[in-house]
Amino acid sequence: MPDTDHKDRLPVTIVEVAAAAGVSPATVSRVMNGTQPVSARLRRRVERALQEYDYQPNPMARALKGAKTLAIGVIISDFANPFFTSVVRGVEDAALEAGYSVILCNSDEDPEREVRYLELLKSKRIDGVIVSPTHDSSTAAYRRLDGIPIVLIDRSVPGLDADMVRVDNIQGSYEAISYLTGLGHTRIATISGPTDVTTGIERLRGYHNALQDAGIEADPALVKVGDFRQTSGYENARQLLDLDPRPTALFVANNLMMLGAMIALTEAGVQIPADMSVVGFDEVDWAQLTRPALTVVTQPAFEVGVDSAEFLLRRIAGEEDAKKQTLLLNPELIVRDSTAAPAGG
Amino acid sequence: MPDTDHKDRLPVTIVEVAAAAGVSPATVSRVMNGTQPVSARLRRRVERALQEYDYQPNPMARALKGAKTLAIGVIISDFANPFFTSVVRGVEDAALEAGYSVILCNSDEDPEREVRYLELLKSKRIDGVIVSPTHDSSTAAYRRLDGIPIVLIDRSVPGLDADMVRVDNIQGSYEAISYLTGLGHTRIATISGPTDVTTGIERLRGYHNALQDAGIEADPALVKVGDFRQTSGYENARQLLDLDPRPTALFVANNLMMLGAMIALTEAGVQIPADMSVVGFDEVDWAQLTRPALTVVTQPAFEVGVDSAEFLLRRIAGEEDAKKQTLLLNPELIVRDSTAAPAGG
DNA sequence: AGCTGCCGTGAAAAGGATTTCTAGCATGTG
DNA sequence: CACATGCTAGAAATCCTTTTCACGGCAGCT
Repeated sequence: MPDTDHKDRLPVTIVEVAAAAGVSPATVSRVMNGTQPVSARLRRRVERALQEYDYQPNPMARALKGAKTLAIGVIISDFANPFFTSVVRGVEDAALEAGYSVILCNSDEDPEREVRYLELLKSKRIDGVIVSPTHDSSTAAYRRLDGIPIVLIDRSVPGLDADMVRVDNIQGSYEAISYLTGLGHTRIATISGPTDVTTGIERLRGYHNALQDAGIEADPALVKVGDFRQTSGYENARQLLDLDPRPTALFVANNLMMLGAMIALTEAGVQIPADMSVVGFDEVDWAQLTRPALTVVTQPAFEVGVDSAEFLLRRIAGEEDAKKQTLLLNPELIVRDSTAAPAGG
Repeated sequence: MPDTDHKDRLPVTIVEVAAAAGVSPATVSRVMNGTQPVSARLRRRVERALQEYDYQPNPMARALKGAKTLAIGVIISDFANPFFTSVVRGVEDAALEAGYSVILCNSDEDPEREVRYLELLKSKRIDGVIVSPTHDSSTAAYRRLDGIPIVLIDRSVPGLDADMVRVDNIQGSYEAISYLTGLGHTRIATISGPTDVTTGIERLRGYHNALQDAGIEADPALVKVGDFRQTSGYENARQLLDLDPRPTALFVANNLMMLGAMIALTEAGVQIPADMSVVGFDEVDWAQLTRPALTVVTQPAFEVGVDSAEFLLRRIAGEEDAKKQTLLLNPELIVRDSTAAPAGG
């Protein structure tokens, strides 16, 4: 019983296990992977040897033969954004369920880093990738992935034909603005996202569509273009507060800018919703902390993650040639207490 | 000029490149890696062939030979916690700087998932790992990593001798409580972390130490044991509010529980700091949003990340045998407006 | 001029698992 | 009873790169 052989730190190979069991490496491989039947007698011997040596196959050698690695990669564009946190949770849930592991990368809105991580994941031979593209992703890097299945989330990459899971942003902001016009607001300001990413464009379009449908003429002075970051929310909110007359309602196009805007409003002593109604896009964990609680459009972030993972796994499983699809999920307006009819209304 | 050969989707191998250049694979390898001198004439031929075929060496085959992968893994125990977000940012900064890529994994406080990801990272042949252990990490999984360098952050793993970067939690909570006693508080409540993780234990110890040094007898009724999650903060805060007499100050041992506690206090209409002073552990992004702004103990999260990455890279570079070290960073008390002398004081 | 030594190069082995090919044996069928 | 069929298991090929080994040629040294 060489149970104390654990001194030799050299990794055990399949050949040694085979030798110990008195069989060929092929037989060991077959026992482990069940690719071919092995007689009960030999199987027992092999299994004992496997256990005794605590054998772990070398994944490199395995991958070299082209086997699946049972891992998928996720590249997100903003690690600190709770929206993506939820998405990742969803991806992990679905992937782990299916026996896949998840490798995360953070591009931090940097196209160069995105490319780098695409290469890295490819080199790790992951079976598929879920990416939330940066504002300026290059299609070239994606093409380089050759056969590896891709699912895009949240944003599309112009010129790239790929599967996608995303939220109907137009619909989301349309509902938010419609709710405000329904309350009687006409001077509705917005802090929108950058106009070179689809989420920014669409949320702004929903704003315009809703105003138009309500018969309200859009006032360019009420539209501020932010960059989805906190400071941009803060600064744009301050500019909006300087307007005369002030807008009676504010729609902020993402969570981080919302935080900045709320700080600005709090500093300025604005009473919500008496002085101004406020609606955000994205749920935020501190939504219930503000006084009053924030009305927001929530994205089904977790579901986006789950769906994109399942989408990807299906592709990996074989439906590679099927036509590329887009899954469109609906956001939901959650009315809390930060919205009311305008004072003068 | 077969520039249009990009039809064949089969990956190009070094053999084909060698054939095209009219040399042996060995020569191609030598040109690429500069491991041995190659005559200018052949080098030119090889380089041309490399470019023409856009050859990318197969990383699996490379790794099989034992080369460095230039990637490090990071396993964090709570992906949604902004503290870890900052840590990861720091790690990425330092690693990318040094030419290393970062692979993220989220154990979500689940020891099983932690083990799984340790195995995964090992199988991907990463050059080193940074881990924030879960509350119940098994040392066995760490030993299985064999030679791969590890740096632990935030928490230690009992029984494992490894490098560590962490924050002086005792010191942090000691300062917070001392500040409160200095203001004249004597009935200081705390919502602490779980008593089976080092961060929880230490932050509670700092609380007790500070009370003792201030000559205040600890009241067990004022000590609530939470689990570092939001709901636990909420519920424990409500229980503390039911006490009669109420504590005049509250120290919450992490950011997520702080959010829960603040929601409870807000709901109960507690005036801060008039009715109760509040101090948190960890900076939170909404700290400036609360009215008044929160006094907190901040951890140098970004720095923890940078330091642990540099630590790890040094180990990877070769100082493997050096004695294991622990780097202890100091937290900082940031006094804002949520703390004041007690009403009756 | 002859011998040693170095340099550039190709052939071949190594690295570890999977898979195809092949052989042997036992069973089933005509 | 002979031949075909099926199953198990080993030998060997394969995946792709790196590295060692071996060899031929050229230059330098005595």
